[in-house]
Amino acid sequence: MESPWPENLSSYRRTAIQELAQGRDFTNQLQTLLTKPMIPNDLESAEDLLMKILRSFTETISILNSTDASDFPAKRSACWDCQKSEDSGGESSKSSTVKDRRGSYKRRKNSDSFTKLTSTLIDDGHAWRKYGQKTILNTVHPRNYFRCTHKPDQGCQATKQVQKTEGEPSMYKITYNGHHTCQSKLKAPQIISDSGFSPNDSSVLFSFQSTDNHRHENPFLLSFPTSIKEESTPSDDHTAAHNNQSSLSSDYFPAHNHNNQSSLSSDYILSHELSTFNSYSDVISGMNNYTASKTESFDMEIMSFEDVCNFEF
DNA sequence: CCGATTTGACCGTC
DNA sequence: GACGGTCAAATCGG
Repeated sequence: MESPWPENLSSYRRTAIQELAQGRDFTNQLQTLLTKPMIPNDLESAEDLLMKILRSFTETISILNSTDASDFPAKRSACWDCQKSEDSGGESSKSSTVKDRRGSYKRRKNSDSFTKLTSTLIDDGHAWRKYGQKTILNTVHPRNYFRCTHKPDQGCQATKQVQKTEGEPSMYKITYNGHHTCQSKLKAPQIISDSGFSPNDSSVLFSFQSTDNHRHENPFLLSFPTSIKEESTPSDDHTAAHNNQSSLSSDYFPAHNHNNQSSLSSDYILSHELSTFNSYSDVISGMNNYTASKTESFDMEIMSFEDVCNFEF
């Protein structure tokens, strides 16, 4: 619908702006750090800042994805109990045995999701709880289903699916759905490795997806400087690690109805700015080998932050 | 004892 | 009817 934005939209965007402003500050700090000779402690600080920046991207994009797709929390059932009552209570004709509630769900056709292909399992600080495992047709490894630990107490709707890919044994396809609305205390994102410190191996492939009618993936590659943490490493068929990661946007253009093609919508411009961040992601994450030219690119990234922060929402 | 995981059942979507 | 996402009882484990 072309109806005006809901009343609470502005607060969502305000949150997005705050996230971006925070990311800009972190980037400034990182730039300062990188423009002077580094001491060992600086590397830790830089990695910490990097993770904060990446988290800023992730949260912002998640927020904007959910709003731009005109798929507001109320609609995407921010209230889990509401959804349940809708689903099962709406047509209460069926017998009300406990068993009847099992499996009653709605597929998230309208929720935005993104897929990440990674060789390492990364803990982003969010607490995940496994709620299912399923053998998928024509795949060797089962798919594992996780939801946010805070779903019962805070109604957080974030879920993810983890599936080990065939062929390369160390690649995992992780699909995220929804974004965290919980107030969980975040740990620093950490890469989980079962093979020790190997910065160059930890390549991560992201692709964002709007699951309306268009299904397109826009992958880009980035490699992480790493701080390795050992955590319940998944066995072959049990990718049950609490893993996740801050992520950056690719072109994320919500595939909702674009009726006005004549002028660039604010959403389009904003999306473009966000996609611009992608081109800097490798610069950020490649800071282990940072060079003067790379620190120059930080200026551009900060400019991009400025553009979005000053954007008229 | 309590929270997390496992796993078969259930059911919406294709 | 097959597939895949979710539920929830049973089980595990700290």
